[in-house]
Amino acid sequence: MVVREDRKEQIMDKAVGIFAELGYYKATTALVAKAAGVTQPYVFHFFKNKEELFNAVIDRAVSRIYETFSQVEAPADQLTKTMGHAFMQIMYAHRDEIMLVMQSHAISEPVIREHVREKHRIIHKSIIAKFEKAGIPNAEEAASQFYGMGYLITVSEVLDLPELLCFKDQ
Amino acid sequence: MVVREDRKEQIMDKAVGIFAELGYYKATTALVAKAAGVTQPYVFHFFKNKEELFNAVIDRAVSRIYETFSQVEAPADQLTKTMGHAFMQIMYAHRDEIMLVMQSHAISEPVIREHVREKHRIIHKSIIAKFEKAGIPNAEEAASQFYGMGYLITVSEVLDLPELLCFKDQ
DNA sequence: AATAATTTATTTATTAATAAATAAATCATT
DNA sequence: AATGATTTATTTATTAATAAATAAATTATT
Repeated sequence: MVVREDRKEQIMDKAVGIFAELGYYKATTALVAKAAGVTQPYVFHFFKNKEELFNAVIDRAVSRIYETFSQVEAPADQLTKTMGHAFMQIMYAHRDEIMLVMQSHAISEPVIREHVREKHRIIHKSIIAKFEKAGIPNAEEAASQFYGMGYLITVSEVLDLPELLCFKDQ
Repeated sequence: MVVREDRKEQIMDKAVGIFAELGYYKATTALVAKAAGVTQPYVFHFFKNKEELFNAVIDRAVSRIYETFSQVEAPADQLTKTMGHAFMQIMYAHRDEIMLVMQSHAISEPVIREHVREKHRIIHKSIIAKFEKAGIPNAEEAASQFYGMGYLITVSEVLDLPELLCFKDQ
């Protein structure tokens, strides 16, 4: 028998993939449970409800994104590019988490929306701070542009439309 | 009963708002029907299923976006800005349609995803063409950036996070 | 013009499926 | 035996979709 906390992690691990692939509404707790190797009602032993499971998964993903961005260090003229690399790095290592976070705004459940809102606010704020601290001319504008590109990358992935992405560099 | 009125249009008119507000899955056909002043099963008289209703609504929205962009005319150094204005113009006049199209990628239904994919491809292609024709230096890159900003505006609206948007101009 | 025939518009009633959530029971471990 | 881990069985709720029925309008016929 596995320890309680391990099971919880296990469920969340599988939930990321299911939520990312099917979206919040099409991802059933039964599917998550099956993937995690437990029964559907057992999921509710760890999470009050489906919303709470989703929010927990979002928390982990956002933490990773936040941490990764925090660790980036580069001179002003290289920062945007380096941040971009950091983003792509998470994209490769934890694609599902990125997909999840970047599409989470489309979930109309009030509890989730409020949660997601706060997370986006925090990430965006931290990017601006980073850009400002590095002395980038129009830090806020650069941050917005960076964020916008993140969304474009996500949509390009989701819809399998690589043409959406056309960079000079890389 | 009301004679010869275009019930189909009426249903679509109301569906836009409901889909935009609640998202595809939380928007029930019963809600759409109620808003349109008809019974729920009657919706299926005009649309084979919920997916087809959604795709029909998307078609209308995309057509409007496409048309609006087509009509934009401006010198190269003003084009991006003018296109941005055109986007905001639709945003004010048909907010729901923009919200719908820009969040439609988050719907995992294969039939819808394929439909949405095609529409995004067309819009994106038309923007590149426009930028290229105007002689903008890096047309593709500018188009991508323009598109990314569109997503950012949408997320900013949906999550009620105006801080996400920080432009120099306007 | 009046009436019968037919079509179009729309509703009521119902079904079948799905999914989240709860409660009770069982199994395992110390 | 007691406690924790996990399952089985069940409920409640929701929703898309179908089928059958009715009302209203239009067209054809006398």
